[in-house]
Amino acid sequence: MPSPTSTPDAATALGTQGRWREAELHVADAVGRLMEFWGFRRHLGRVWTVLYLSPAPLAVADLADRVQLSSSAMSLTLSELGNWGAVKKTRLPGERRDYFQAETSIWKLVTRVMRQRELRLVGETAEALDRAEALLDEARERDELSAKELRFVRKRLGRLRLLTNVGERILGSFLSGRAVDVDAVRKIAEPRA
Amino acid sequence: MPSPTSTPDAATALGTQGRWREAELHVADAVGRLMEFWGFRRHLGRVWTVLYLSPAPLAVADLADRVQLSSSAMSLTLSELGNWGAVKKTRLPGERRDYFQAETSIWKLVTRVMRQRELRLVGETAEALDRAEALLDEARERDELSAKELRFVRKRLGRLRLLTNVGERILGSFLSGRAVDVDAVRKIAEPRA
DNA sequence: TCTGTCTTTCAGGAACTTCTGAAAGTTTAG
DNA sequence: CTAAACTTTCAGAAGTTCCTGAAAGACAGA
Repeated sequence: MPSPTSTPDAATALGTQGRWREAELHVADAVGRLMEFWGFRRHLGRVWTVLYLSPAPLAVADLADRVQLSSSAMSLTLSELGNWGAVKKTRLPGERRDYFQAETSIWKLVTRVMRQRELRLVGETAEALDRAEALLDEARERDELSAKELRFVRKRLGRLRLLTNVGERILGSFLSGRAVDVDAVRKIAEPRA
Repeated sequence: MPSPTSTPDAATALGTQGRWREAELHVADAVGRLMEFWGFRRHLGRVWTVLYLSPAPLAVADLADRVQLSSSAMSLTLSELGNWGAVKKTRLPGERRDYFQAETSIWKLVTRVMRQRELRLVGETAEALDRAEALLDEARERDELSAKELRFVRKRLGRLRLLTNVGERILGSFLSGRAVDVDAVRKIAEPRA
């Protein structure tokens, strides 16, 4: 590590704009963790947050400086954010470089992800369960399972299948703005013995 | 790779019990992907599923064989599942080894995770936002931001903060079995310009 | 208490994800 | 059409997560 005098400390290294910039980064990190938890790369949340908190659109270099990312990583991150509709590119007239600003309707963002990703995921699980159910019939013919086992497995598979329906219903209600009936969910997810 | 005759193909390698066992694994994989998506290791979902589909409790070695994991990995996976209350250990009398069976109330499992993990996460985000708000006041005194910027940032921070409230409310409603009022959520997540 | 069986812990290593820096590609003003 | 300013792509590097095999630990029966 270089000498202290030539090495600015962490706070300073993150920009000379003082403590607010630092605090902003903390917020960005918090949102980043949230996004990471939701299955996105942390930087997506960080970058979006910095834009969301910025009164004016920001240039790529500016962003890269604030979140400490190389411009190549920025490019990737921004295009991914763009694909989700989370940021918009704004080109100022007579300017060569791109400016970005955040989509501010979080509802739009959330529902888009749900439609495009969660629904598909649940659907795929449902398909796998249906395929298994079909194979179960085959297994029956081959006598791989006893009649008793067969009944048991069929019941359990059925329950899992029901749960995928619940998942689809929750997502559907949410997306269409209808209230989610939690009690119905519970009844299915917590069956009588 | 050994000679073809000595190398059973993939299907056979996964157990000699035929196609049903294979199909079961597909289901386990599907659930595993779901769990992975929800922030758990894939194997947690796979192992739980195999147990859920088994009429009788299974021994560790048995499980390890079915999901193709070393016994050390199995140990880790099972204890993690145990921590979440997703599997129960059953010791048969006069038997030395452990048997496991799945918790079948998925409602219990889901709500436990929400209480223990999601709520905390949202809470931490809220804290970060509160800290930032406090620092914003400092920044004001130091004239790091103009009055206009200050107002803007404060508004945006406020919106994010409101969202954490919404998150907590959704989780709370869900956990207590009350219906989730999606429209209220939308109003906050999709503010008028 | 001793022994064999099963389980857990741990250190090393494999596989995967994600970042960086350099080079190639684009775009616009002149 | 050319050149400068940015942006994107790509291959390699770094970091991280996760798994394995070996060794230590725990337990039940003799």
